[in-house]
Amino acid sequence: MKDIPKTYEASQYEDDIYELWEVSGAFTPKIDSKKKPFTIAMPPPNATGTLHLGHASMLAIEDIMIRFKRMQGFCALWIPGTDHAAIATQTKVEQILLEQGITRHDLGREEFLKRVHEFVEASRGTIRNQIRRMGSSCDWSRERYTLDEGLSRAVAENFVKMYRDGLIYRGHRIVNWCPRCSSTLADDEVVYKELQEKLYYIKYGPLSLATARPETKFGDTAVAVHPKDNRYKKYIGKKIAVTTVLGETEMIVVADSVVDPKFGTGVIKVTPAHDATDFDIGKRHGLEVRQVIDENGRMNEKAGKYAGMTTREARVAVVKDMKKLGLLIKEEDYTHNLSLCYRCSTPIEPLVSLQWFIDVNKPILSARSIKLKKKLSAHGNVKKEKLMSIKEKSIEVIKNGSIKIIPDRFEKIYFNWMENLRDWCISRQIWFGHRIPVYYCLKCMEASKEASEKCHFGSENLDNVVSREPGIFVSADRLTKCLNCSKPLKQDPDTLDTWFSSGQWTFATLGWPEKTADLQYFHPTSVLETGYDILFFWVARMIIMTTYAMGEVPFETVYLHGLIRDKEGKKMSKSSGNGIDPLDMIAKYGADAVRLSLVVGSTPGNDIRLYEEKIAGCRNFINKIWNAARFAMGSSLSATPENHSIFSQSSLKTFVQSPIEHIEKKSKKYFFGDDNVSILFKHSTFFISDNLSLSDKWILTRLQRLIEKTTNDLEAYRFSDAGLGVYEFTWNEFCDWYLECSKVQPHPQVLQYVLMTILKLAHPFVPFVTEAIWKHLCPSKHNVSSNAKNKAFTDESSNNGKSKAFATELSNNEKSKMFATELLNNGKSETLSSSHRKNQTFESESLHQKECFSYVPNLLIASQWPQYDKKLIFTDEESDMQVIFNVITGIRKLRAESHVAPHRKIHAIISGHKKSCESIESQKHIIQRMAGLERLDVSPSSQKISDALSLFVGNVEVYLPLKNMMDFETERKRLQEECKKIASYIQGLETKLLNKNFIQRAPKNIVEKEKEKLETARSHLQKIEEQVRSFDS
RNA sequence: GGGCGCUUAGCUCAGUUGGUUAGAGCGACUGGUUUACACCCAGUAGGUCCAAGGUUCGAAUCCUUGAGCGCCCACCA
Repeated sequence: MKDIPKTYEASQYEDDIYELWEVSGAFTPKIDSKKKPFTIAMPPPNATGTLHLGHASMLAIEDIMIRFKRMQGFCALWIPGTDHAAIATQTKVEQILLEQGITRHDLGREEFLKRVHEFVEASRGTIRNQIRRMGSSCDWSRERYTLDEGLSRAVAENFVKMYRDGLIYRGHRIVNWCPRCSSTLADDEVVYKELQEKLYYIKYGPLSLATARPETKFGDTAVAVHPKDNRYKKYIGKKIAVTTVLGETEMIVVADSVVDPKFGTGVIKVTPAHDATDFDIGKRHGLEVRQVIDENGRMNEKAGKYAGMTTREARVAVVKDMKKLGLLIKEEDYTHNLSLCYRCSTPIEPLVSLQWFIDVNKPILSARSIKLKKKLSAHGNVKKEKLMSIKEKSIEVIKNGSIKIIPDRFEKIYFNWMENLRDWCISRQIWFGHRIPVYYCLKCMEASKEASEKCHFGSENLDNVVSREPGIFVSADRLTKCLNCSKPLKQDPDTLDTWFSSGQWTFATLGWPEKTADLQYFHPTSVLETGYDILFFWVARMIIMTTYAMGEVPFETVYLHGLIRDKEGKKMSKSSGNGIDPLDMIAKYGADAVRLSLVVGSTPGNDIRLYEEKIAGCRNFINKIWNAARFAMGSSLSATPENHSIFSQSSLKTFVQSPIEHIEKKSKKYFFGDDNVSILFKHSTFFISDNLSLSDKWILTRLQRLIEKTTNDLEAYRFSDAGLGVYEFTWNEFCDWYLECSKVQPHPQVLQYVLMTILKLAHPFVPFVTEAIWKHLCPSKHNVSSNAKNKAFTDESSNNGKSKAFATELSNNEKSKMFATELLNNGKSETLSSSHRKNQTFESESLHQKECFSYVPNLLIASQWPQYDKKLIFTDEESDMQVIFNVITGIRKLRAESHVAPHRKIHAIISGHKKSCESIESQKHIIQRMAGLERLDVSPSSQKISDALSLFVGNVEVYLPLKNMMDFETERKRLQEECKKIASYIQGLETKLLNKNFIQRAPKNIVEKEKEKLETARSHLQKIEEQVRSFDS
């Protein structure tokens, strides 16, 4: 046992333990109708991404929840996956191509997509392995990818469904156009940047107006003023003659209340084709939409001689020409927000184009209301249910509590966003993604235009094909020929917004549109855990898509974590060089330390600051547990270690008694956990009947309280509190006090029980180290791992470090070889790795068939969460022990203050109430050892010892006769200081208690408490004063 | 312009529904290495809880106002 290394080297255990978990089948829950499901759909990282701290924090928190629920006996499922991240990925590949001087258009759609897919395949393994390294206990057998076959099917089906319900339409709208990406962007994909620019005051016939974009004036089709602006009332509805750089023209003046009379001259030019506000004005007044900028951000032929220039160039030219013609009145500096593409920071060009939209305001019959209606009509009770739009529905599910957002302040933010939501543009002009399942027959479309006859397709719904407009077919199945004229069809070239597909993540990953057992059992998911920065991007879209498609909520609780910042509170980024790479940290401190550092000190919705010292601190804690366990396992607790070492064969035998097997067979409940300890506790009064010392009862009581607190905290999503609680208990109570006590007064069974319970409580937070220790405590016979790996685990306790190191090296080598091959081949030929992976899947699947947990070989991951046990609460002993600790601390303090050499053994005399003296007497050896006493006399009768240091703890008096080495003056001063402090404290209490209002209005128990406080303080004071007087005599 | 969050020890943060002589970790200082652990142990110092009002017997905690910092939404032609 002594061969267990002194420090826990995380890197030597983590990979092997992870593999053991994975192969054991513990990650893969089997549907069990007797158990409650607990499901989390992992927010899918980008398939081409690498792990950053945001992911790390998400994985840590979700894994805590999953492990906790799994141990509690839930059927806990955590579905991992990756996102194709359409624009991000396409941009990345385009950049790589650009380095070779190729554009996507050079390659053509098909070839380009091939390259993208190759790129994704090659890099997808990276993020997968990084997720593993965090210790994430997710079910890899159910892993999904937003672009895999099943999800693509779901996306297409849902599109068709929405189109059939009239929610999806095609129309000309003004959109945010990124000239570089050549694509539309959703409103929230636009970012704003403050910029210094010029505001130009220009002449517009009889009027003058201010504009920042003079180059768009060729697209002007009106001038607008505020309807109540008296200055311009006479022009409203009239046409005015305007001189422009391209000659004379006429312009109508309209009145619209969006115009701010205070800004500029109170007159604006209306350019419906190139400004969202103007587009709306144009719509209200039936203005012409005249496009003058093309999709590449250049002026088109309508701009006359400026055609072909970029908008920037045109602006300069136009201003110059206006000056010449005397049309420019003045220029003003001003700052405004320029809209930019959130991906490439290119300025956005608002353009009008033909796009697909989701109507968010159209009332629909949701699946649920349809079901409800059927039910009601069956009862002859047809009541018209209010039809809700998807927007209203999405608001309702939060309002009625079907979904709870933590912290709840985000609910308000959500409402605000949802209420202002405009129709959602879902088409993107990029190639990578889910292609829109719409097929056009150009001939029929053309024909219908010419004939302008009523479309004979009507709204006929063919088998899985919907057609509402001539020549347009919407279908989830690939169509090639027109159903009307049999001419070849052309599929819409656009793809869908990536959030359209990720909005379906919770149910599509479980098999929708098939009615799979998984879908029925695991959906709605329990918790969605993600960063608050994607509340709108993703969370809101999931609510929209799921309430619509499924008629149920996607999740019951949304837990939002904060963003990770550096010590100064700055955002971490590659450019500012303040980023911490979680993988570096894992290599240096271990995954457990990284996980813990991300959880401790974090509260939902608030950003947390992370820095290396914090991670190091967490690593120290992990090492502390390791050593506590090492002590418990290996220390010779008495002269004959074999008898007392709690994990020696003999004691284990007595500990693990035969009833266990019996219980296991008899009660199915226990198949989940293999842990003998809690079973024993449930079914015997083992400890209680045994001789428990005061410290045993104390630690057992404290432990019960910890179990209760940790469970409550975890259930209330207070992860930081839960983690800190375990941290503090382990370090400050178990290690600092109980382990020290057990050096004097060993009780192996209690020690083991407490240690094992700590391991369980800590496991969700620091799974690796706890599992590694558990392996030592409950060595397994049915290890499913390969021999080499097995060796790495079991040998370390039995032999010297060398053989262990060798074994680990072996397994690491084996693995690194495989990963190296994978990396070298860059995913092209993945014979080795994929066959390896397949074997694993096969193994775990075969385990999955059986009662998976009965196969889990004594793994902590599958053990049962500790139960709070009232029988193990000893209130009196808890406070008695506390007095003893106070005595020890007090003596230590006196020694330190009086500079008593640490080695010097001293004498102490304790007196006080009979009961206290009894318990002190019983713990005499502990006090002696921990306070460094040579001799300790305890007597109930109070005795004055004048030439001694004194200490008063509750009703206990402690004297340290140090005649020859104490400085009476110093001691007198110390005591007098103490008196002053207490006196002022007493005074405070007295005024409080003399206050009639307090006595009358405060609750009785509070008043009682205050009275008690006063009493003890008074007796304290009295005793100290006596002691001071004794110096004088 | 609208909204939200934060402000507690030198630093990073806890402080649940008002009742503690306001806590922890790191850092600092003093000492130690005692049959687990220097990734350790024992002890010390350090706070007008951002400010000003208010509610209350009682406020770090609730209300109002203000200041500083940070964030989100809308968007100015």
